[in-house]
Amino acid sequence: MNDKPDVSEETKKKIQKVIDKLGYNPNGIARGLVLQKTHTIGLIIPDISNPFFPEVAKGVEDRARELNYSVIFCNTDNDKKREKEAIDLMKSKHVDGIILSLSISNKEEIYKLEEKNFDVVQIDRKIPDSNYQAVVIDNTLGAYNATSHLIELGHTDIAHITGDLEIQTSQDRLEGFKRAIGTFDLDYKEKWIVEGDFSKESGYKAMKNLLTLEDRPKAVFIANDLMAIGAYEAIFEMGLEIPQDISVVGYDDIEIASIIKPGLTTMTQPKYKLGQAAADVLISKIDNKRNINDEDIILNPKLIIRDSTRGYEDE
Amino acid sequence: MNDKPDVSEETKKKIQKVIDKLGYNPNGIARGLVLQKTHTIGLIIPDISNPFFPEVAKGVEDRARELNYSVIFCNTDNDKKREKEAIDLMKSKHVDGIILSLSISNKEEIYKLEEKNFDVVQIDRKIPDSNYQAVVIDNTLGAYNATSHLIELGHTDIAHITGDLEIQTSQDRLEGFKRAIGTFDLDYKEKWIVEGDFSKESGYKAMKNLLTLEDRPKAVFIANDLMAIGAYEAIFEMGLEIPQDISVVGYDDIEIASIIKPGLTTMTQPKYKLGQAAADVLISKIDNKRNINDEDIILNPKLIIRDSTRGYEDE
DNA sequence: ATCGGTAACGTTAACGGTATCGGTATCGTT
DNA sequence: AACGATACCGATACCGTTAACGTTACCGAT
Repeated sequence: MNDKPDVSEETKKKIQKVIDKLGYNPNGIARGLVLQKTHTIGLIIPDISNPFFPEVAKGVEDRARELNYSVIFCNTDNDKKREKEAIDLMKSKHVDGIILSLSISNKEEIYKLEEKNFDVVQIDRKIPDSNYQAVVIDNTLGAYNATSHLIELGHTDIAHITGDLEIQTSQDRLEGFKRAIGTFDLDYKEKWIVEGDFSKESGYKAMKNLLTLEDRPKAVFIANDLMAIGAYEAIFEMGLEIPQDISVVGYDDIEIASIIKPGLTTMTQPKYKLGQAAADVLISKIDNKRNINDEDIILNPKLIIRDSTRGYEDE
Repeated sequence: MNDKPDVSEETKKKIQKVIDKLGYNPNGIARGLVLQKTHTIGLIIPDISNPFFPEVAKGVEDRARELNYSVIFCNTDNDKKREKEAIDLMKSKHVDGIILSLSISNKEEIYKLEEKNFDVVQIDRKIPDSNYQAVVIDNTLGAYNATSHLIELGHTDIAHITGDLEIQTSQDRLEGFKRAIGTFDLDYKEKWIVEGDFSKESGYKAMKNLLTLEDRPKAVFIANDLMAIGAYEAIFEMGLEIPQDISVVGYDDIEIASIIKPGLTTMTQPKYKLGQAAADVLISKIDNKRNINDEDIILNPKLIIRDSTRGYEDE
């Protein structure tokens, strides 16, 4: 008997004794079958070896465990077929809900889930027009704040190295950059926006590019830290110094950012919290079907100021 | 009917049609109940946010999926209680087998599993005296090879910065270092072995320590890359150059190792392969109860030569 | 026409729990 | 002594699937 009100404390103890003696483990499968509830959630993410996701997964698992759920996980490598397979797997395993990060091109799967009335929370990426609640980090705001930091230091000549513009994240960060430039009424120079692809090499090239302009920028916001590392090399190679000659802000706060010299000012993302929040939302949806609040949850990245930024006027 | 021999192709097709039409998903739970088989394996690791494990997890998941298994995962944070809980969870979920990385102090749990005849493979760490097969990376060999690399370059004055010696890994790497020194009949100086704790700061301190000796070493093997980064700082601070004045070999091949200047020579660990091998071994054990080969699988780390090492005689 | 073999069909019993219901024993209350 | 409340006990149905078995239908070969 599972905590029913009409069982006395005494017999509970007696029963517990017998349980211990026989080493009885309840069979979760049989339970799941009759209760139509597995106390399991699915976690479908693109790639656990991408440094963004382990923390997220940890947040999900920790919170799920606290709430008495376990998690079964799948990598999809952004492959549409594998995404579908992962979802089918979750269906056949009868998980109680799914935390999902789908590639944008795979809307159908989300629609199918909606039809079946599956409990789903989207994480990190939200498929436009889907009705499922999403838990995301505000890339636009992050980029806005990163850029504002440079502006507040007195900079006016600010460049931006973007990520691969096919990817929504890059678009959002570009948008945030533009918005900050606009808000503060600064000069907007198209040639100071250079596209990279998130790789270190592309950061190097883009920076080289910027530094060979006759009117070169005095500050740069770079869409991720890896490109910023590449940019560092380009800057040093030209005999320039950070932050004396040029201020640099990155994005992601990867491990190297605090190790490299000078320490890289960057935006850190609340990855663990993202996972926690997603688990929270999903499980409260499962346990308590009325959706108290089905608005998207938007977490804010945080600026980490290190030594790669400095005011333009400072000495 | 699941691929039984006495069903004709024709009816199979007919059935498939009906399946598609009704959108039927077989209920894995009911199946698991009657077949006593869940096609699920458990993955219990200390911490997915430790950069070592995501690749391992990916290897496990990829291979498991290829072999038609899914994986349910738990972090334990090296906490004995959570390890026990994770194992109980796996039992109640009736997974077909477990890939396990336990803290050394938690032997009992392994013994309990052995009693119950559970299918288990240990990964990364092997509990001494346990009968379960393990899939591990040979730390002693790695350290031996790292040190040999320095010796083969002509170095004779070689120091070692260890990790936290409470941890088996550190002991193994120290052992490999000593063995290499012994094999090549070099001078063995106790004071050239300094204990760190795997942190960057401890690497810095230990290196400072070594560099202030009157007979300072010309090469150093450091038990992990993070400490090596700290050591770099100490070396630069003393006005010395790598590798001209001192050669450095690290261990782990973290991302920074290839980014830092000069590129750090280090040992890389076959993490993905480790996960794959563990899944392979476990699932073949499950599917085919006769243990064809129940010896431990020992994978070899690989030396990555970059720019932080050079021969002693080289100009 | 008869026979044997093969494939499809239908039924039933498990798998290991939970929920529900009726029955019974025990207690305190009036 | 009769009553109600409370706690325990036992029986039974059910969750969705597979295995096993018996039956029936159909086909080609003798």
